[in-house]
Amino acid sequence: MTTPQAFRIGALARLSGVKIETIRYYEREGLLAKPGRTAGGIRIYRPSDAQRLAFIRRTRELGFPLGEVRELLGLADRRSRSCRRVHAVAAAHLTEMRRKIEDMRRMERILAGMVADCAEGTLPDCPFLEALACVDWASR
Amino acid sequence: MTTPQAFRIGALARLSGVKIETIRYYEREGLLAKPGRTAGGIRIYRPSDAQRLAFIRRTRELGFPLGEVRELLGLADRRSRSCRRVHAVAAAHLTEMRRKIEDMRRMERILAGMVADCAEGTLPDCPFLEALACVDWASR
DNA sequence: CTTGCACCCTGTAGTGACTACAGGTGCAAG
DNA sequence: CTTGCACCTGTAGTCACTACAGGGTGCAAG
Repeated sequence: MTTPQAFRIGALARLSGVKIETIRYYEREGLLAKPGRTAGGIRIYRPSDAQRLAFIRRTRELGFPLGEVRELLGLADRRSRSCRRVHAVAAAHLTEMRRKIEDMRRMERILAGMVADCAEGTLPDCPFLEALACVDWASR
Repeated sequence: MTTPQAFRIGALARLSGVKIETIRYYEREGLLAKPGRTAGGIRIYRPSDAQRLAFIRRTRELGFPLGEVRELLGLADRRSRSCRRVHAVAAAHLTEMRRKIEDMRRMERILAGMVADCAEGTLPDCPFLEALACVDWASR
């Protein structure tokens, strides 16, 4: 099974796992070059477009916002000799991601405790609602 | 220092740690009752509004979307005898949150490895960009 | 009384990253 | 030649705010 040399947006979507609407959105946003068109106006993509889209998808999956995806694409295009800038962007994102994970884990611990207190049932004053109404949030 | 019996939106914002615009947004969305007004149209809040807003804030901080905040507020208002529904909503949210944490931790591990490979510097082909272009993502 | 200032009002638009139509056209198979 | 899927553009909706613009209110000092 080989990839054809030219294909339409539906095939690109299947190939890349990115939805058609999202591909068109990336084009509007300038992340993907405007592809060629048939006489009738249908977009025609080449393997290089699929590669670029895969890069975008993987970068997004790592949680980079589109602005940073754009920057990383630019750095990749420019084949800049060093990866100093790439490293900086990635390291900052990693730090940010770790911060978010810690935030979520903190929330998760609090929530888990509250769910455990709320014994699935017929208690007269739901401890979960009580906690939301009264918890001492200074001691997070 | 006691809380006054009536105060304006700025004081409520300071008291609750919720921004003025957000308070007005919650009112538009029906999470907060429409407060009384002065002759000139200025919103006047009472301590019970501050309590309700604190409930909303804490519920939001636990990551519940506004729709679920609305539902929990309703359950708290109705003082429904059992907390079965509360437990169901909260447990579902906890499961969802744990899923998100796992997703983020997976991303974080991959990203950390890539950042480590990209040795801060002057490598000719940045391994980070290479990974984005080529990584075998089946083996996530 | 007037001025000044902080505070408040409404309404609208922008954010990020899509997603979901509505209403139309292209193209290939039978 | 018709059927029917794939594709097109453009707009609006999502979530939970946030940021104005362009005014009005209320209170104290001068």
